Amino acid sequence: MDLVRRTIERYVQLTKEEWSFVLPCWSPTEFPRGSHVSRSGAVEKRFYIVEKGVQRLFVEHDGNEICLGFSYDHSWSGDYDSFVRQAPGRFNVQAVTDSVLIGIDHDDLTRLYEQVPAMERFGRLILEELLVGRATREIEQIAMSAEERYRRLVDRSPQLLQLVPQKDIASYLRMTPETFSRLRARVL
Amino acid sequence: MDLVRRTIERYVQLTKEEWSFVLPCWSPTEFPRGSHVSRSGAVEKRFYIVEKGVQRLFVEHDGNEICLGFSYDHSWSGDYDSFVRQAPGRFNVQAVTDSVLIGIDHDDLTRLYEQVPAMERFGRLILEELLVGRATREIEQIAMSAEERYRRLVDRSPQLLQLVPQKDIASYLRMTPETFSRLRARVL
DNA sequence: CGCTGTTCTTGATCTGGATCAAGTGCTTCC
DNA sequence: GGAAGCACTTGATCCAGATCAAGAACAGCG
Repeated sequence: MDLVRRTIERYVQLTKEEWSFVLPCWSPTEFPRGSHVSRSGAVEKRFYIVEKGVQRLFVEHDGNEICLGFSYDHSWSGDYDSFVRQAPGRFNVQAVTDSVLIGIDHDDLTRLYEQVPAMERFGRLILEELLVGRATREIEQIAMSAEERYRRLVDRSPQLLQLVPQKDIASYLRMTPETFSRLRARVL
Repeated sequence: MDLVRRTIERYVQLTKEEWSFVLPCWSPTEFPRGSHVSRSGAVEKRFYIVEKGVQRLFVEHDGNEICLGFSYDHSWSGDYDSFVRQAPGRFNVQAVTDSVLIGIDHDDLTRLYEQVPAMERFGRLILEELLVGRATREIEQIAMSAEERYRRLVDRSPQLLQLVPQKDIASYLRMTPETFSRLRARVL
């Protein structure tokens, strides 16, 4: 619960009474390694803060899985696209390591938006952050070579390379595992 | 001004008094064909609704321009990434045809967020829409072939093909103008 | 008008990364 | 502990799309 409080406080300040509305809406769920947090085709009912573990976001295509990103640390997790639309999702989220996620129900969040004006702002600020993140990723995808993107990943999140299979990293960098393997051999 | 009112009403209802705060913050600007709405490196001060014209969003890379999207009709225009961060932008927005954009200053919008709670919600809802749009584009980029993406573009926005140079469309579809030309000849 | 620069087309090559294939560990779990 | 199944590496081909090149159509403008 402390994590929820600290996370929300990064964006807005709430009164004691407001906290008493907000905090009870959040609760932890365990996702063992390999289990799905969100499955494409299903409507995402909850949205999560990562307490522990790494999750990968991917889409299926021709029987391949293409990885769009990872969640870990105390960042956000879940299929926000489906959560916002409350329509069947197009993404999958899967626990890559044993994970604990602290989630809130869509209905509860909607109610909080009504009850607590500061939460409406919280929602806006998170979305701004998510959007800026996407823009950054889009730029990187275009303006950096595979090798640069690899170096940057090593640089920013070295722990990922230990925790996540190389084929997922390869997919995230938009190349085959073979090409990724050769790149590593070449670059060291 | 009517366009502003109708656009905002798609998201939230305001009282007469609230409108009197909100509407005066918006004002139109003309952008002749070829002029820049936003330039990478500059901080985006305004955000716009398209009253008239088509604009393209692109990044520069190695002297090439890579097109990420178009704004037209009554959609949003401007570099939202820079606008949100109030930091130097990484994108360019340029008028492809003579354009009239109705904009709001960052400072005014921030003030409205304080004064008018419904506007905070408006901000959140727009962001949700933008984020869903990005997710959709990301999926399309991955799961559809160049030809499918072309067909879909023809299908959804045939007018773009008339208004925008083919090299920009090609760039948007992530191919060279030569490849795009051959695709058109083949597909009809 | 006719000149100039740009966009679009078409053809001939080239190449980075994908695909196919085979072999080598590592886990994992009866 | 041994077998099965993954994940990873390394090598040999292959190909979609990029690049290079050159001409045609067209728009803008002095």
